[in-house]
Amino acid sequence: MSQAPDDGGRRKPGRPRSEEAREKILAAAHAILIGEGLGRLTVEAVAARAHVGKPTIYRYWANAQELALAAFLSRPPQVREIAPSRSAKDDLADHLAGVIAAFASARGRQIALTMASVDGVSELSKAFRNQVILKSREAGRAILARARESGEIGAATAVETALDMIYGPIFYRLLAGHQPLSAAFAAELVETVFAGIGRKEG
Amino acid sequence: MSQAPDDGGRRKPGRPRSEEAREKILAAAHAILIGEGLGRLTVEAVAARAHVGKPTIYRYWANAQELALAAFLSRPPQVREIAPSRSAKDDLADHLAGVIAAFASARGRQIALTMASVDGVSELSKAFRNQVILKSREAGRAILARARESGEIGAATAVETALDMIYGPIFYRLLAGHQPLSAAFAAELVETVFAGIGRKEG
Amino acid sequence: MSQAPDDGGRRKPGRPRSEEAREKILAAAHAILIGEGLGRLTVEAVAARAHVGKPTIYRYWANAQELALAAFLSRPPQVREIAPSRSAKDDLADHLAGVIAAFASARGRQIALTMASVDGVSELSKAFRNQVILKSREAGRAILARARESGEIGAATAVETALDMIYGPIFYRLLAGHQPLSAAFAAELVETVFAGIGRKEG
Amino acid sequence: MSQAPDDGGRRKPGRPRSEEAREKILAAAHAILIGEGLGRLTVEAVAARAHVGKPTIYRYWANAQELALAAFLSRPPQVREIAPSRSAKDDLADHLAGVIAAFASARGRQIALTMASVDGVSELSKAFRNQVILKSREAGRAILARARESGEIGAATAVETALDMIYGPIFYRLLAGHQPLSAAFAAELVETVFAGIGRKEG
DNA sequence: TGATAAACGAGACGGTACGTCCAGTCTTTCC
DNA sequence: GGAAAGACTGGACGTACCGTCTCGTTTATCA
Repeated sequence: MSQAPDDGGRRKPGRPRSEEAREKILAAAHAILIGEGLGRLTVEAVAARAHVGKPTIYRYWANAQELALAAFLSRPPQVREIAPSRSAKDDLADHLAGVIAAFASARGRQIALTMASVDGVSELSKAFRNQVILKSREAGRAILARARESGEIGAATAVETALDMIYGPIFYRLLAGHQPLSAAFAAELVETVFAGIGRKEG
Repeated sequence: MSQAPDDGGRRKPGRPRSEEAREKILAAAHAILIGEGLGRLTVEAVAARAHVGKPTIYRYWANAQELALAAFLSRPPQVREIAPSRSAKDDLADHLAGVIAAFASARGRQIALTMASVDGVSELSKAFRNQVILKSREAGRAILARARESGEIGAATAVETALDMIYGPIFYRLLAGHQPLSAAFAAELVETVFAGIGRKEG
Repeated sequence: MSQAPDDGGRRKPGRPRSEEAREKILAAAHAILIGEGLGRLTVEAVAARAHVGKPTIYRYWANAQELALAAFLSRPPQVREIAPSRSAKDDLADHLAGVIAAFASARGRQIALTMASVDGVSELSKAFRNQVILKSREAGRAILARARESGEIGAATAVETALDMIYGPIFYRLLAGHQPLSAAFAAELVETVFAGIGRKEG
Repeated sequence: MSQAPDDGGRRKPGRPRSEEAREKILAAAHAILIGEGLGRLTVEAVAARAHVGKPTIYRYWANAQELALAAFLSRPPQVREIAPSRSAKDDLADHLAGVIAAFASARGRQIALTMASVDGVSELSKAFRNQVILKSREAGRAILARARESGEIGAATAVETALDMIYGPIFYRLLAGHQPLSAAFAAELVETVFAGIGRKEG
């Protein structure tokens, strides 16, 4: 963190923490999360896999839960960028297809499970939420903002609610599993969100 | 279960299972789930709290996970009934306010967490999903069906997607916690779902 | 202990403790004590060697120290019996040669070390002292008693002090190591104890 | 050690070792030994208490065991000097009372325990034995030598065995704890050692 | 008077063992 | 003869120290 002694900054005494060890730990934790799931992410297993002592792990994180957050945080899901083009509706559909591709996987389920089991008060859990869960939501917000400027969506639209209507269903399907989470769902969702379900008066 | 051997059926030999023990176990499990969370629901703790041996628990459920499902299943969240009246939009808003009231609590978070951590293949997990998670979704489906009949919503509406747009945001907010899950959200959500966010052409 | 339900005694419910496990643990502990020493007697190592869970060990003994006591207690050093004959002096010399043979070994040193590190207040440590360390002292006391009856030693002799003068030097040499602890020492010691070092008048 | 480079000897370059640090370490180690016992003498604890880095300790001693030896060696038990007078028997009794006073304490027990746990091959452990354990033995040897000259003890007396008979019982009682280690024991012991226990022929 | 070299404090490192909690299984007695 | 109770093996927990290492700092000498 404060590794750079920028000028007047006083370095702490003692041997500095090994960035290499930290990275090995996160890599091992991530590999276990993907390969075996959150339930198998034990500090012991990570220590063995990373060739690191257990106290080194506890020096950074208080328990396996925090380590999971940090592991996902260090390797956030990569939602592919979209080229802003044509209409906001198309852009949003493209974007959501990317989100679904990123989350509809073993890793996605583990992330969702981790999200659910987090209490949400610590700094780390807030960072996890903002960087891992809600990152794409901000991308969606940008698209909506552009759409409002171009007049594609109504000026009075409740943006927060709209965003929940867009991203909520994806996690809902991911977790409840009552319906498949396919790429086609992205287009269908965007369509319905834009059109609404109420009868239009002519 | 097969406790009543009325119809000429031969009673099984040996000591019959104690229904009282089963109920004590579920009560203890539920109390722990509400009071301490899914993470603290250990078979050991339940056995101690219910004054029951561990094997008695394992006789009914294979692990703590299943026990959690059963505990919630035995005490499903009570979403208050609504009196069908006025418009489908109002009915839906009323209903969603009830759903939010039922889930926006420690118990609701535990249920959501349980949902996330369930794999979804066993009978019990399916029952949990259908009875605990998706029960209210069916109520919503009924309201939408009535609305379609009355012409309140378009005939071409994709109902499944619409339902996801209605219930998804609730769980999304519950788990991600980026926005409060208040009663007001119910009305706002219904409004936006019905209206859509796209600009209406005059 | 109260394993035998002698008639009206009510046995405790549940699975009784396994005497086999207890014996395996003691055997493993003893083997480690002899082979590697008190310092290597870790609960972990014993559990692994005995194919027993750590909690099973802790159910019987509070720590490795107690386990060491119990291990030695279960296999007390075998001082060879002597055939009471000829004179008390010869009997005592024979007996001491046996004591030296039993203690002048890796095992003897471990016992002495264990004796030193014991605090001496617990029941177990008292039993260890009485059964392992002071057992042979009682044999010596019997020999002296016979000698007094036969008139071989003075009636006014302070027996406790005499016993300390007989056994003390053995442990002294064993621990301090300033002089070898050979069989010859037994005879020499007895001789000097009987004769005393003061100039005889008359 | 080789701090004084008088005779043309070339001083080593670099910062010389701090005698103050060495002393702080020994003081801290000794305090822990007396206050908490050998088992709590960890390098970590000593470093913390002495406000010294762990490597500074390891620069002088290889492990906590050696440090314990050095700590006792630097503060050897003070057996009070006796004024040679009257008879050797009285002198010896006086001397032994001093030995008992010095060893019958928490510190004495820790020294005895340390003696027992030492293997006895290293230079340091030999020094410990000679300076801490056997120092008083030499005082006893001097008294016996004087007694032999004055004719107070027999010329044929086996001095080594006699010394073991004198000091052995003290450590024996200290470690085994079967009898109190009081000042009175000194006189009784000397009396019996001189007189012997065998019946004197008239 | 600097440069150089070793010892200093601090503390992180890879490890081992601790003593505890809990998972599931097994073995006994009770109903 | 199955239910109930509790001991069983085993694995992970989070902590205390081990003995080693790498820092930045201090203190001496040698050039």
